[in-house]
Amino acid sequence: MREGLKHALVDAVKGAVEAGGLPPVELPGFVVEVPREREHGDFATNLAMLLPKQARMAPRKIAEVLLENLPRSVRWLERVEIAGPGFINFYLDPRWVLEAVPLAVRQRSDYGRVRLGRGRKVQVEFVSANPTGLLHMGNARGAALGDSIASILDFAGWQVTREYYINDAGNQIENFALTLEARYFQLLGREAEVPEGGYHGKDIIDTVRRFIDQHGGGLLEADRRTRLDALVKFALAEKIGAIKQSLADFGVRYDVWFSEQSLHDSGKVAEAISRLRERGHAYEHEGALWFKAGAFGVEKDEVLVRKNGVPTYFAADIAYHMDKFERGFDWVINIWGADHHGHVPRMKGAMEALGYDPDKLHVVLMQLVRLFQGGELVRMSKRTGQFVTLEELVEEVGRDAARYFFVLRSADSHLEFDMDLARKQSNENPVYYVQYAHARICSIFRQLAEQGRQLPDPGGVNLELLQEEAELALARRLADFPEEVTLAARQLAPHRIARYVHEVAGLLHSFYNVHRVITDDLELSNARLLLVDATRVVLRNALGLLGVSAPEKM
RNA sequence: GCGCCUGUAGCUCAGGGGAUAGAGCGCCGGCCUCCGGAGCCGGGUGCACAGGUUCGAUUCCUGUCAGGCGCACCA
Repeated sequence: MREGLKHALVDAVKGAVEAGGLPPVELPGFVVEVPREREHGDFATNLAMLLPKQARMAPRKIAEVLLENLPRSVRWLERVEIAGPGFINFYLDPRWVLEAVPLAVRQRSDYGRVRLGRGRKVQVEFVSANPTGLLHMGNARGAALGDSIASILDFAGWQVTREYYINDAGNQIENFALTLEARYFQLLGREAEVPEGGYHGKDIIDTVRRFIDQHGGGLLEADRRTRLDALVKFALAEKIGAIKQSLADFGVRYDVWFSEQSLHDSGKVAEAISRLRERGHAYEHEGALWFKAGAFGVEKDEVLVRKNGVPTYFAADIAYHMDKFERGFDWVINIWGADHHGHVPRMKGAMEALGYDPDKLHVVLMQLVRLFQGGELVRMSKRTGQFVTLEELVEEVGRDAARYFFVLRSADSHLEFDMDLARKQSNENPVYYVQYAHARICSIFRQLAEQGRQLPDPGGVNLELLQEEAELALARRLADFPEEVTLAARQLAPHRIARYVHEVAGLLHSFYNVHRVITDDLELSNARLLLVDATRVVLRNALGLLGVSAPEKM
């Protein structure tokens, strides 16, 4: 509808220019929006107010000319008014919103799908936490955000790959190995201390205990490298398995688990480095190899290969992103914690240096999570091993509440996670409000079945019987769903969907409290049944995009 | 010091060059002989501060102040 009006306005400008009512003008970036006030119509545009300079005419006069040239073909248009400083307000036949109802009912799980992506390939990489420990609240937010963004893009017509980058190489793995060894010694009665830069999580002790259970203490006297490698191999497999399981329990499934080590093994890292060299973007200095990041607007150059010959994490990450582009993604999205923001310009610079379009790499920076429990801030630190894990989170508050909570805020917000609130199974917890709306509708249909009646066929229902304020307001928002999906996809903003679905639930509740669905009036009942069925479809589809279930009973 | 993010209602957060700035929670009143009261209806205070651009700024720009996060041959 909105698009239709926009096109009509563009035609009106063209028509006006051709007819001589307006001098030739360049089309400004105008908007067609739903006015805050109902009296201002169903839609309004600021178009006329953007043209006075070019046209050398008063905005209200321009609006008049535009209206004279508005195509007659616009559907449902009842009347148009010029208001205020030059707004053009469109008033529609209220029945136009009812078109969405049978559409949603027919399309079911496909209602809301749009073709924005046109089948192009996008990769969303998220979480990618070090496999040296458990997932914490920050990772949980990344998981909820990344998975929802991926789902929304899929729904918006992209071909989506969800990917997890496993940092199974480099320094932190060596520190991990040394930590494992220390615990190994300790458990077997030998003096040892977790080294500087090591990991203090209790889970690591458990891992080593399991290793000993399965393999005994035979490595005590083994060659050190052999011992470290054996411990790391065992622990990595276990940790990665645990991470996969936690994420699966959180409703997140990946298409690809990509190993950093594989980039070293396959020579990709070396290849990326030599490509940068060939293109003249790398130089040696003080025994190390540097990337000329400064040439790409970055403050400082960056080390690719250390003096000791070992490539940095940055070098491996360049190789990883090079690989992403080689795999043919039209768009590469990374969800990163805000603490990595300094890495963004470097990475984009490196892609440009390799000859890729840096604009195809989009990094969503997610602000950190502050956890509150019992009214107090809980400090989280992986190093000291003090944090709430994703596993505990799901156990404590449940998957649905946790996911809804994370996705309710924009990535930019410094999210404050109130454990006590999320845990509450009461009306204070917003997730139940939405789920309850869905369960309520399902209950209506159970009621219907008990009476031996059934859902009418959309074609045989007279929707024009829906004339109540609450009915039309609800239908109206249902009609917006495809556009909400489009906006959420464009902005990579799941919180838009979270707020939208909450609003739809609110409209359903309001309607439900004032009107009965199942009555003796068969015609009206059928119309309302169709309306609530369409609502059920939207609630379920929207919740699905957020990874939240739509229960039939609560 | 430099860079990024954020300052909107008591609290947690949306919004956004336009016509009267929203939601949830909390607080105070109402509403079930009726499809689920985890619901509905009503009640109110707010765009950190100072300049600038604009017909119009809470929104864009600059500066100030405050909070968070970065600024490694760590990842």
